[in-house]
Amino acid sequence: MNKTNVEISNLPKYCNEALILAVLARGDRHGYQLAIEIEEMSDGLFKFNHGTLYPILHKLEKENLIKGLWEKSDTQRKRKYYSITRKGKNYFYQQKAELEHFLSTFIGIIGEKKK
Amino acid sequence: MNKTNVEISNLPKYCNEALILAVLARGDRHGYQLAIEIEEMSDGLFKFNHGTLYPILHKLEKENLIKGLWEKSDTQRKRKYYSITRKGKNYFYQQKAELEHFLSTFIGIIGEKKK
DNA sequence: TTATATATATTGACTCTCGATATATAGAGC
DNA sequence: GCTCTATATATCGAGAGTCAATATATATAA
Repeated sequence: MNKTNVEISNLPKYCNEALILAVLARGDRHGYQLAIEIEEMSDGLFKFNHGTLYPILHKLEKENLIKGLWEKSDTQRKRKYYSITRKGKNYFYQQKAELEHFLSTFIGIIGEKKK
Repeated sequence: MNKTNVEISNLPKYCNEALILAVLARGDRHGYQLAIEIEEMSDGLFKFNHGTLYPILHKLEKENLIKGLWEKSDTQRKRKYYSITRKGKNYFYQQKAELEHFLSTFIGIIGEKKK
């Protein structure tokens, strides 16, 4: 296991990636669906702008962490369904562990009572 | 209590501010000391660059969340000691609550098992 | 006297999010 | 058949903030 590479400046980036990968780990989704689902799961707390979402999906796909497949059934508009790859799962589990360690350390410091 | 304003892009900013204010809530510190202390408390996880730390201190001071006082004893080099203000404490407690809600929601989503 | 640790500060490069904008189609209502 | 809205993907420029490098200065140790 690598050493942590979660730096505070990368926090939003890793959080966004983790949210996307976590949902894709549960099953295939297309972009728009991901955004809606994450917003619902978080009670409106995490809203993805399109200008944030799609670049991340393209980047993750370029790195082979997810794989996109255009689906064009006769009745529906074409959508690009993403599925998480084996590499993506490994990446996600590692990032998740690092983020949890990072965030619990953070909460520990700001939550600490005066001595 | 205001509605949350913690957006994912502001996460590092609010985390950095919260770390600084949390330590100052325990007692006065000067900048360099803050950086060292936070690094030690986090086991080396949170390292403040000077180019990050000082602009934040100046901003917090300008907003009257902290107050800086130059100290120049005869034997020591001059240091600027910061103390948290009443306004700063209120700000910190609110940010802390928002961050904890934000992060626990996040951990909840990425940690959720498949149904 | 030199080197190192302490201490504050600024600058430019870089990255990423955000909001705006663009394009296109399915379905609903008239 | 037409218009409007929701769905769906995509890109661009502005803005904010971190990071690494650099600058300055002094106390202390070798």
